[in-house]
Amino acid sequence: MANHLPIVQFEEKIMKTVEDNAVVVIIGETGSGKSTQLSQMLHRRGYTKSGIIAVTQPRRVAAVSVARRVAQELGVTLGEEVGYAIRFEDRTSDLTRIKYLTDGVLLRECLSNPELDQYSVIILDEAHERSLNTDILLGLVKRLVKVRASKLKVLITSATLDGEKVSEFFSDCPVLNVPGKLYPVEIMYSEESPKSYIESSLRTAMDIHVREPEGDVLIFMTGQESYLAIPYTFVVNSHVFPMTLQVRVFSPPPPNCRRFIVATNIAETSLTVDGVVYVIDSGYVKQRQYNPSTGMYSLDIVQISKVQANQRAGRAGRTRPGKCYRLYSSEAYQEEFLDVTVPEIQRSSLAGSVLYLKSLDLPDIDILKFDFLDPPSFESLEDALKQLHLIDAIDDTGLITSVGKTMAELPLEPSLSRTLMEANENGCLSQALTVAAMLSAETTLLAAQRLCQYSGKSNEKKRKHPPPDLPDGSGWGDHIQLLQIFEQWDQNEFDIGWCKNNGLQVRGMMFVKDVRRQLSQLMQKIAKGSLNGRTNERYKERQRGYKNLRKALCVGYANKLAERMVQHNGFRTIGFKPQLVQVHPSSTLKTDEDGMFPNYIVYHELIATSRPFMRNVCAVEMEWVSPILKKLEKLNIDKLSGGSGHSIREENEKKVSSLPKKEEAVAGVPDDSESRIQAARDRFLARKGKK
DNA sequence: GAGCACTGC
Repeated sequence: MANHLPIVQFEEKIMKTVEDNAVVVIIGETGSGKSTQLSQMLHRRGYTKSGIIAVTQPRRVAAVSVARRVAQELGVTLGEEVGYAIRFEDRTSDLTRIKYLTDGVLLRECLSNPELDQYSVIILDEAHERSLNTDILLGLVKRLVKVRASKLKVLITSATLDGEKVSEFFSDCPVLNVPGKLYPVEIMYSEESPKSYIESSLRTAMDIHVREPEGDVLIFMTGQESYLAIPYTFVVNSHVFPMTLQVRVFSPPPPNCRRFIVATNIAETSLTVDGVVYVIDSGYVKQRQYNPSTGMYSLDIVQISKVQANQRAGRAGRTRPGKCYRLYSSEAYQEEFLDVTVPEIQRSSLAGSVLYLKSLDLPDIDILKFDFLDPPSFESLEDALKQLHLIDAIDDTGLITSVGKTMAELPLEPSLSRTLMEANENGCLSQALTVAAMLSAETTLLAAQRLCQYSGKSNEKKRKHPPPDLPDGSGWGDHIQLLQIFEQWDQNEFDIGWCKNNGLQVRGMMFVKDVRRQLSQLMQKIAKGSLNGRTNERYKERQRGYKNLRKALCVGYANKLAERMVQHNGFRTIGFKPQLVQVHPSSTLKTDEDGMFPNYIVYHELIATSRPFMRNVCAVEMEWVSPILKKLEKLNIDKLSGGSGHSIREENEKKVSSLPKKEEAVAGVPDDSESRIQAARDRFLARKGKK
């Protein structure tokens, strides 16, 4: 059955270690079998008698496919003893003893059951990927181990370098290594960094094609521009695929044909292509990062980490020995590359996560003292608190409000959940639900349309942004347009053909429907009006509805407000270090007869691409903005963070005169969080001093 | 007047 998997030989040792320790870190490389076997071993040893074994995965597909596999190996029906739970789909039952789930679902479960006491074992799989959710779970689980004493076992599985660090986080818990089942991969470095990565990877690909025996070539690049730049048929007897053409990539190649697959980091984790023997690694990745002082995201091309480089190389050794051509020098790898990828928690806006943690209402957890494996910057936490206060989720002392409590239960970013709450008061909840659902899927909605634009660019006139038959938001902006699009789809009885005709991705629109249904269910018990999403027939009624909706959006997006500059159409952001930003050209927001945009707008996102842009904007009125400006004037960040500035200084002084208080160690997990928090504070204070 | 990598509740 699964006896060929390397991990099976380590069963005795792993089980003994788990028996003796509350937390164990297991380092297992690709192909070790950890995802499918650990749960079964624990099941055999009786750990499912006192509770369920939970195994988290960062991705939905992984949760489903691993669960299916385990059910098969145990010879049981999926959904009975072995099941899975992902968003929109819970295939578990009263019989379920082994449950695979996404890390996001487990986090949501904490809301109704903070101690997760239905579980006897929690396995956080793929922890090295350091997804935002896994990082939060790591902190929560560390606490749970203390609270639930010896009744809970925790396994953290990780690949490659950072196992020691996770062990340190869990007070030097044991680390077990399980070998993977990879074939050796020979690493070749370039002598120097190339001037053009596209050109250099082409040349390398050519060399491989001419000199090396059969085997497909996987090329890691940063984005779409490289797909377009690489000519499709640059050598005979070969095929070049962008990874997006999944159907062709996954069907077997024609005989005597070498495939060249150009991919982004999607091929690092999510997709595996059989037959790859050669990897070409540009050494770069496109990464989204958040700047808490400006509230702006940027998409930057950055050097990958050593972990990522090794992950990429590993893709060459899955079926037989392979080769990896790195388009950078070994010195660069050794000296410039970071050991591990900067975790998501240090690259994202934390408003949602902070609200979530506050809503758990754990007696011993203060958000600024929360024990993260890698703490986010103080600035980032303060930014989150400020934003949450502006949208009434926390009061001026940082305590969660009743509005905030309800917001946290919605699977939405805080601006949108606040909009729903306000819309419920305004009598436009149904419309707000639609907008929130549309924005949740926004990036996947218009993709088809954009591709159309690309391909038609050379020979026909460029198409105007909204194709003629899509609504235009009545001039109020993109939120209203998204609402109108969904309403039209509804009027067309959710016809798939209608989506296609209007350049909307069917899968994206189906996702919107799912999200909307889920949100409606969650809001049902507090909803004050009908949620059926139908359009009001009468023009006047519709306009009044839009006004109420815009008003609700203004309350929800009080943390994302911009003011137009006098005499031109640039905007200044409010509430952050002021930035000059533009309405994104794809926006449907209309100008007045003088060509001017409204004086105030809210935006869904600030993103710096070629220039700083506001994406998805909505016009709001001055009278709605005034109270927000007043609130901003009164904002006191020290008070919000529980008087952090003062109290931290005081606590620091106290510590000089008395020994640090050690909490009692339970279940072999002594507490080292104080020193880690101390270090974060020191960094914070040092920065403050410099200013 | 531009076009964005990948996930997830």
